[in-house]
Amino acid sequence: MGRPADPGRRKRTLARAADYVLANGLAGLSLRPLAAALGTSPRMLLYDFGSKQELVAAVLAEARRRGAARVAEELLPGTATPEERLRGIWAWISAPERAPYVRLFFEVHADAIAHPENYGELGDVVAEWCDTLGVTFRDLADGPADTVTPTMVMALVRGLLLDLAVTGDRERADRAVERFAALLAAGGPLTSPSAGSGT
Amino acid sequence: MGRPADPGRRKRTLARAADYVLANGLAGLSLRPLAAALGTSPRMLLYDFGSKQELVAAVLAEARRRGAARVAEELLPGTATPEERLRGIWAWISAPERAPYVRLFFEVHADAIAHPENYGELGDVVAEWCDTLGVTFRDLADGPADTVTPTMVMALVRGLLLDLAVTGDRERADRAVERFAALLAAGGPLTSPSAGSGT
DNA sequence: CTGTTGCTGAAACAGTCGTACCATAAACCC
DNA sequence: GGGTTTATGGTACGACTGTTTCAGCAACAG
Repeated sequence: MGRPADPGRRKRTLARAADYVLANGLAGLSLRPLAAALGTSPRMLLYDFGSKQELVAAVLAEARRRGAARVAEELLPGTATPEERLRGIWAWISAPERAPYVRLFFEVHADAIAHPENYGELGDVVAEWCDTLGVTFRDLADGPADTVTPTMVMALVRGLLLDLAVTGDRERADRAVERFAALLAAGGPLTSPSAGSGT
Repeated sequence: MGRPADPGRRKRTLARAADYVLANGLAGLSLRPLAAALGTSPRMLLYDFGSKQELVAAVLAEARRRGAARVAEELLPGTATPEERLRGIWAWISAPERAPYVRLFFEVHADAIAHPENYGELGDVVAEWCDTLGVTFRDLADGPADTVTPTMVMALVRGLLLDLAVTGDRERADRAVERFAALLAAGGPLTSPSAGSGT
């Protein structure tokens, strides 16, 4: 046997690469500037990750891992009213600390729309979020298998996140959440929701 | 005087370039493939547009022009109920023919979030849409200067468009619109909306 | 010491990018 | 014909891309 391997190096590089991508975006990502910022070389990046594509995949997985960890903790307790939970979700996801993740989220999804062939998994990710929010908003839903309510809530949150990210107008966004919460409170017990192709 | 100028050429090229970008996306846009697809040369593209950046700006302006024209016609008549108008907007914007514009919309906004320095105007665009929808949903709004209601409606629509574009699950998206319309109908006359720092 | 394995820097490869330069053809006026 | 302006084509430049190749150093075992 020769020199012992160092599996921690790849993990350390991945963490710093994720930081770099979260800060600088995915669009113009290039190996040489990335390596320079990380204090390593393109040679080592390919040595550790095989190719740029695999590196990007690893970075995205890492970013999702970081985000998902907190999501599970912070918004699972479902004791308050739905409006309170909505406010909690919004306050958490719209906080400035989350902005890099939000930016990356939109960047990835926009690219996935333009080139779906490279992203086989993203549809499943949406489904997962539906499940998570479905549990969170169970008392607003039609039943345990209702995906429409979480879809609507998630759509409003994501649409507002896009608005906030583009315009930076936090007050208007906050007030829109507040108005939506008021709507939820008013129409909460679901006054005959199915008006079209029912079920 | 020499040979007469042909101002139509630039316009023709621009129209076809917009088609190309709407079909192929902005991300990997490159002069040589674009010129080849248009039956011209990179030389002429720079001759007509000065630089790639100006070409892209012209293409985006053209795409926005095309979209805005129809928007003004189709959803201005505001005689029906707010829910009917919402359904009309959704049916129009989520139609498959609009998909290329929606894709481009998200691509541009994602890039604008990552590199705001190149897009000084996008915030204004959002403001314009707020005005347009503000008129459309006047009877839902607090007053003529209310931007919160259009912000909320637009956020839901855009969030659902993103969901639809990524997952392709039209039925779930349609039903989410329907549920939101039901919420609007139930809480329509604005039952004391301002619960926080309301004005 | 040699041997073996893991790591890493330097350089080069083939390719694409936006763009600039140079020449020339095309269409007009005189 | 020349003079002048517009419209092209061809080509090359410098910079960048992801990746590969070659070499050599580092750390261990025997």
